[in-house]
Amino acid sequence: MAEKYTPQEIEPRWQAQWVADGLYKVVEDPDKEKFYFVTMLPYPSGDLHIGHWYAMTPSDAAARYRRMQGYNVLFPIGFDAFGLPAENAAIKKGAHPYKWTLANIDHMRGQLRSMGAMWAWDHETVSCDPEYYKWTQWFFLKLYDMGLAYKEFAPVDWCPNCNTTLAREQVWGDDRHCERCGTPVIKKELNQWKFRITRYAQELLDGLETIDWPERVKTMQTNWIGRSEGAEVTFTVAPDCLSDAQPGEGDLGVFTTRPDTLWGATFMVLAPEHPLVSRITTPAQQAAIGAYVQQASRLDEIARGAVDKEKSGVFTGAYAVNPVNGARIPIWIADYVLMTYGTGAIMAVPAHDERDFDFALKFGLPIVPVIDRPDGRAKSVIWDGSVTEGFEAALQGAGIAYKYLTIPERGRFFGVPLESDAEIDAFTAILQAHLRPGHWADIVGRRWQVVFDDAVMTLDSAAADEAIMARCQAGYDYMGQFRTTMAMWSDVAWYSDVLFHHEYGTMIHSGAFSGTPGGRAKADVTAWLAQQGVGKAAINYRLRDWLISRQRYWGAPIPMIDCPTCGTVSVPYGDLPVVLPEDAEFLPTGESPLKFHAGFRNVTCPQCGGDAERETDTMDTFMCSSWYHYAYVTPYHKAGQRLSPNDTPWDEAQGAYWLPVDQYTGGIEHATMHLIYTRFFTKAMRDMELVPFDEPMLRLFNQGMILGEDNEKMSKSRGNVSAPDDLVVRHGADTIRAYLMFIGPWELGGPWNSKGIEGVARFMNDVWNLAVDGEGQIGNSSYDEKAVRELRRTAHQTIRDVTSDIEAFKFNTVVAKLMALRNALKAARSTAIYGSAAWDEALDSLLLLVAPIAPHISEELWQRRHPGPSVHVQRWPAWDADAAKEDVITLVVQVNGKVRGKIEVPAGVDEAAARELALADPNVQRHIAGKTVRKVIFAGGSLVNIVVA
RNA sequence: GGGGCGGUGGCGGAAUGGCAGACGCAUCGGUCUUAAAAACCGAAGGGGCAACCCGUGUGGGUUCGAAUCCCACCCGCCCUACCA
Repeated sequence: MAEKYTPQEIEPRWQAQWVADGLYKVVEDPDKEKFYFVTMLPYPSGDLHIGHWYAMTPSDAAARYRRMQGYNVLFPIGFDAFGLPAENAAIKKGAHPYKWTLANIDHMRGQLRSMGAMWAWDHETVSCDPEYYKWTQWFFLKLYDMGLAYKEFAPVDWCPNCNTTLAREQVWGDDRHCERCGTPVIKKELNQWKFRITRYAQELLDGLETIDWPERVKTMQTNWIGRSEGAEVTFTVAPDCLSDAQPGEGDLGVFTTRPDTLWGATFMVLAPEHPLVSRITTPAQQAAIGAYVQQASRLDEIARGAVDKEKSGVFTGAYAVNPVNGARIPIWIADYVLMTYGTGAIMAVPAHDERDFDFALKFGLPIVPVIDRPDGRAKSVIWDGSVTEGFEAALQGAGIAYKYLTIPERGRFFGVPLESDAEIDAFTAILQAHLRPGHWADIVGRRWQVVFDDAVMTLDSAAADEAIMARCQAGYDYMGQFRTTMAMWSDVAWYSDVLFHHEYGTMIHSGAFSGTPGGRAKADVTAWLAQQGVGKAAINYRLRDWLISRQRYWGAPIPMIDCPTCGTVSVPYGDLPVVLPEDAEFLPTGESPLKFHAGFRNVTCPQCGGDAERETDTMDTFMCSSWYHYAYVTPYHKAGQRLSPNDTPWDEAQGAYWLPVDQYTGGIEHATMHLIYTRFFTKAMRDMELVPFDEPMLRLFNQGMILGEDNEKMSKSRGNVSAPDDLVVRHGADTIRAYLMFIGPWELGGPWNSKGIEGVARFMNDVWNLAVDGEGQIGNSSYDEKAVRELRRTAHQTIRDVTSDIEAFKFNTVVAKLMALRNALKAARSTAIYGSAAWDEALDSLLLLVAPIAPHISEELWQRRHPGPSVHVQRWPAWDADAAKEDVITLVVQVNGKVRGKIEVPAGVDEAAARELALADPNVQRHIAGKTVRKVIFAGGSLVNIVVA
């Protein structure tokens, strides 16, 4: 009986041996091409999850493959060790965050080692080590010196459970809850440190084109940065509404993406927090405005998320002047205008902006269309009592289609859809000829006219709106309920699809610009605004500055000091790190212990020597992870030494060799957080002249998520968690690794299946038995050239296919193809090929190709066959194109696209021969009998399609 | 509302213009066994004795040929959301 495969024995033995041999020691070697491979570092929660295996072991396989290809590979690991869970554990269990974290890291190191990954442990970094966060603080000072860090008193999102502020991207969902604990956030006004990431908005956008990242991430970042092009236009508060104004004080700048709609701006809306609100509100509106502003701020505190919320707002009593036509327009406040975007004020163009349209209808504000409908559609509704006999016949005579509409209690109407200018002209003429005195009908969608028996009025201004309504209300009491012409029209359900649009189109009702085609309108108006000195082209970004202050203990202290004499003063570089005091008290009040720690808080001002106070906020942990892939290069560089602004956080020779990251892998959930911050960091580092490149990671791959057997996210509460430690005991790390890679495309993730892993376990057993079992074989078949060639072909095709698949991170098909090679070897084992040169070649190839996937079994078997250097330093096998080539192929014969025959032919058969063979096939003959062959297609060297009719 | 990804046997999935279902799981039959498990060998998309027919969410289109390309729709998941 042959020796059994026992991963439980083999795996720890090799893991220890590799450490002893220094197999994964990394040394810079200028003669070798480097490959810097990083997988996102774990948070030391205390227990390794199968998700970590899913993220890390395929990365390890890819890194090992690079190494076997001859690259000098750096594949480091570290811990993102600051963060709330440690502090919460401290409050709950009394364990100090530092001890708690280090104990977790210690446990996790062991778990990580059980993966058998080729981590460069010499390069490990732990972000909560003072020698690490010394540099995190150094970066803060550098950013501060560059004017990229600033302190601002502003409303921020606050998690009442975690007792800290959150960055915008850490607030999730419709109910705006905390990313970490799920508690809905509230608004708080606090003095906070921020980084000017917005200064790099355009570069962050442009840089995306230079990196090989998934389109999905690029799209998410593009949307998050949210560039929009338009113009800044200066409206002014009407002089009588801001009596004591200094010059320029009444200027009310707005950002708009649609300067071509300026003539349709019939009112303005300010954010409730806008500084001008209190200045311009008239005494009569004071009470209402005050109440609304207060309600708006409270609403922020409770829940801002109300989707599809009814529009609300209050008139300030003040007016502004529209710079393009001098129109006097009312200024309102409303919470749909955000203080944090653009200028906190908008010009409202209700005819072409849906939010403004809703608002105007609700509050009776005039709506004036200023962009023609590109589709040319218009509609008219005429009460049959408004027109004289013969109207209907005239419509028919002119070939104008119409239908009858019945409006309850108002009788019968003609509904006339109008599709062209000519039709509208003809229709207007007929209408005018048939309208009874005192009656009217309207044309909406285009033209925007009300045709009276004696006049035509056009809705081309707020004044016209008033005039039209005056006349309609005078003519018909029913219209008294409507405040604007558009409100009157919107009462007619049949009009609903032509009243509003936001397309670009020919400008109308816009003074001298009327008639400007949509393609030019925006540019033309912008140029004119600049020339008039009332506006200019402008670009706005949705991206906000990065809020990094956290009101918690367990983070890197912000190295700043507040001095009553000198103001905000930075800690001198040479004094870093600002160390977290170990004797802090963790109380369940939620307040940061640093706030109450006198020894930490009270300092001497480095500038004047007087008493001063230390900043007690710590930094967002994304700050630590923004530069950890630089820290790996030389862990804890200059440990124990004083720093200066001219330092480099890593050994410069090492940095020059390894940087930047060639391949990065990790989850998609960081698309608009870590992955944007670290790009910002690198661009700032380039401006500090620390690095000569613009992007931190050249290639990125996002793996999917491993789910529970029930296809749901794994969670303890669902009880669907697969614990990796148990799995290692049962199956061994190699089997888990291979199974996780086999389960499906890496980027998609998928459900764990405890049955499915059996197939991979059998594979490992088979590989083992193929190499170890001395019994199979021989039989009495004679040595067969053809069978040898076939085994070699399979082996070389496998090398070829596995190489291209591993290159593309298609691990699932890599494993499938290795299984197929296993099948071929199993079949060959009971033939005379067993033990031949071809057999040895195929088996060695299998072991080499398996090595990145299953490092232990491949090493054990390789050493048994070839005692000496590790399988992991062997050269990745090359395929022989000749050996891989098929010599017989199946010629598929189709008749009219359906398969009617398959013929074995020599590979490389020419068209004439293929055609002849195909047509001679008896079944094919049967299908073309009695029909005319129209065409014969020969494709791909292996398919003939005979087209008959 | 906007954007993205996806829909293929009982299941995970392969095939990105040329034999649909590679590889594996589960299933069924067989060998071994007192028996079962394991292991090994074999079968297998559905229908039909067969020739064949039908099959990649639905409907159309392009093509000699479509899971694959185009159009419309349905369903699922993810991201985003009053961004002017």
